[in-house]
Amino acid sequence: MEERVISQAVISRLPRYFRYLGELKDQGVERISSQDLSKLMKVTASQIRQDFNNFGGFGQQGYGYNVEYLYAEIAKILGLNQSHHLVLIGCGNLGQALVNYLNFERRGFVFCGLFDQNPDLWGMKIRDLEVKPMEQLEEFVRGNNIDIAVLTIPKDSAVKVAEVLVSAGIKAIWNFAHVDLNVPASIPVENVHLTDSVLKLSYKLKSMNDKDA
Amino acid sequence: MEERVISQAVISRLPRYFRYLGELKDQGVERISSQDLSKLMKVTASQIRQDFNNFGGFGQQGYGYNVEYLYAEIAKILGLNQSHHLVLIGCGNLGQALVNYLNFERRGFVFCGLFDQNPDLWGMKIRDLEVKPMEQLEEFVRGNNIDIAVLTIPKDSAVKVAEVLVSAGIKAIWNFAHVDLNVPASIPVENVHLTDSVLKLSYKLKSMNDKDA
DNA sequence: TAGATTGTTAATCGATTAACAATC
DNA sequence: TAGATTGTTAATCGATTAACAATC
Repeated sequence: MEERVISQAVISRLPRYFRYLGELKDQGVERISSQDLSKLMKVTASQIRQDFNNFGGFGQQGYGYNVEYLYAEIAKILGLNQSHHLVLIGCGNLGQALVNYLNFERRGFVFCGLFDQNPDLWGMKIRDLEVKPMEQLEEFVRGNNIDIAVLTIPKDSAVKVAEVLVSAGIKAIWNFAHVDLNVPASIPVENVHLTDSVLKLSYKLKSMNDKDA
Repeated sequence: MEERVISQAVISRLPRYFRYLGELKDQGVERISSQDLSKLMKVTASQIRQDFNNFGGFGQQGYGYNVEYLYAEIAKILGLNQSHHLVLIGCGNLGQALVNYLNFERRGFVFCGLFDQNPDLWGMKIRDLEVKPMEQLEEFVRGNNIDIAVLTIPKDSAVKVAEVLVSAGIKAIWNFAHVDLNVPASIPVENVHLTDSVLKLSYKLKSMNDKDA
């Protein structure tokens, strides 16, 4: 309904709010003030209130926020009120790890098809799904209402595969390949660049050492 | 030498610069201007020059930047001129994927010890390293000059294990557990929260659909 | 009602972009 | 030298924090 554009910074904080509220809910906490949540999460209460108010007022003056309600609202904001169909492309160690990670399914992210280039893997089963040849990917995406493609293949093939996915009508890409994909702006891409992550850590480690010295 | 504090935003961009410069180097490109690099990377030339100048002047007026030199300088900034010793804690699918990913070793991130709670895995070999019981972790970290601990264990045990690591003198933590660790500010933590990542993607996917509707 | 705490506006802070003098 | 492009200062933009009136 609202056409407001939410900043990237806010979006990045949503999953963390969601996680903390889920934990509070599991602990049976009924309500929480922005101030208490701010202590817990180590961010300012001001930021919390600003963030939530991007999506409308979820709180009540003098009371705070109802944990269960706020949790449910954030779930809706994140699109978790509907399930998503995924395909995995690249069934190596990392790909298998993702398929076997049950928490995704718990949130409604369901793997429907697994694909690999390597004939040795064809027919192999990961959690009841058979690995299929890459040649069948395009048709599968077209025919099975797939939302998200998970790219866990080497960078050399990733760009080409992404193009295939786009032409097959994929709606979003979760990219673990260490390369920037070139897809239309209407198709969101979320990158997980593990190498970048460890390099950042290396930088921080080094600058800590420099301080000490 | 410089005591300047570099902003988080700049640090986050360094690995991406490093990746692009590496590719240019491999392609045999000798020099590049901030403008050409900006087109390639889809950021402003201004930002590129500002970013590099946080660390000193690497370019030359009228010429641009020497690719090989700049690449080497960024490697140094990232701390890649020295190798790092890692331990893996949690030898499930994801942990195995990381150990088997050869590019880390190529950059000097060397796994030296693998640990797991599960007795069934003890003695199992991943790339010539034997999985050891968790009980041996603390002593191993103390005795083997370990820099970075990689946490690929469920969130319930992660906080406690992190405390053990801290008392054993770990220098940095690469955390894949879906929980915020509580360690001293002097020990950098880099989080890879895959669930957060897929939720962000879900949000973007949803807001795309809203736009279309 | 009085106290608490939100929603929201205003102030501050920081990051990005623009502009241009310095200089290769 | 003239042209190109950096390094750096100034201007703009956006995000965070502070403050407080609204209100439960």
